[in-house]
Amino acid sequence: MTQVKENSTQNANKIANIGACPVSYVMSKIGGHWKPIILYQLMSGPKRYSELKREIPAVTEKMLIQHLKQLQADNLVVRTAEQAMPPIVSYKLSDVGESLTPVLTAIAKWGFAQTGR
Amino acid sequence: MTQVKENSTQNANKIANIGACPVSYVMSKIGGHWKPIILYQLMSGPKRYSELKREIPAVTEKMLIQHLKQLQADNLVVRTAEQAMPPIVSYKLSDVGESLTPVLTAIAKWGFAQTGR
DNA sequence: ACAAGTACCTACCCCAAAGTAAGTAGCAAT
DNA sequence: ATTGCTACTTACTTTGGGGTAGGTACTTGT
Repeated sequence: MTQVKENSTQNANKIANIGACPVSYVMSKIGGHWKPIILYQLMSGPKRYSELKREIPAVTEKMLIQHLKQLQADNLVVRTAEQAMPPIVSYKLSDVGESLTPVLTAIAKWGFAQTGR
Repeated sequence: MTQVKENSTQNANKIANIGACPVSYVMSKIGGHWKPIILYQLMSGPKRYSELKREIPAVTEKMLIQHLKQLQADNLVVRTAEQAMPPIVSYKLSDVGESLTPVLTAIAKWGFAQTGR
């Protein structure tokens, strides 16, 4: 899963800021390239893994799963697997994830305003 | 200023998403480590370079200036220099930068809620 | 028998972002 | 004279996020 090293100056700086700045904390949870995009997609309801892939064509499978796992670990999304064949795995926002909605819509709204729709 | 290369697969992917996803666009403007922190600091009013340094101890001078320049280039902050000795350079949010306030406060609010104040 | 679809996992590599550390110019105070 | 303050600049190194490309297990359709 491409482990994150704990001991490094770069991480130390991040962690220091996460404590001090609320914005840093949020960025550590939903920052990066793909996380906000995935969350934005999940805002419109639960989605299967393959659906997410289809709706975010540019993402590689590695990135998708990697970030879905991180989002799970951070309790922002919930994974539900039905053991069937073919397997049906769906992801949806957790309650905490749902609470991000105003944040993401505020971001999206500003984005639309700047790009002219 | 550590130039950004235009031609690369990574950038191509980013640019593709910026067009498609409003959230990606916003992340390209205010994403990364330091930009949101800097903007959050400037929300409380204009600040001198040295004040920003003091209020964000973990940032290196290189990072501070680099991001301040990018924020200027993106019309999010305005730089004002009084030629005096010692020089007085202050940075403040532009009108567009001010329009980010609801976004940043939404982020900060969520951050506070998650970390328990 | 084999291709196709599901939901992953893994090893390897690249490069841009971030860190480190030093230097610059101009002036003012000790 | 040298230290210190301001607001930067520059060269070099590191790191980790992301890309590429393969493999897995299990089943259904042809």
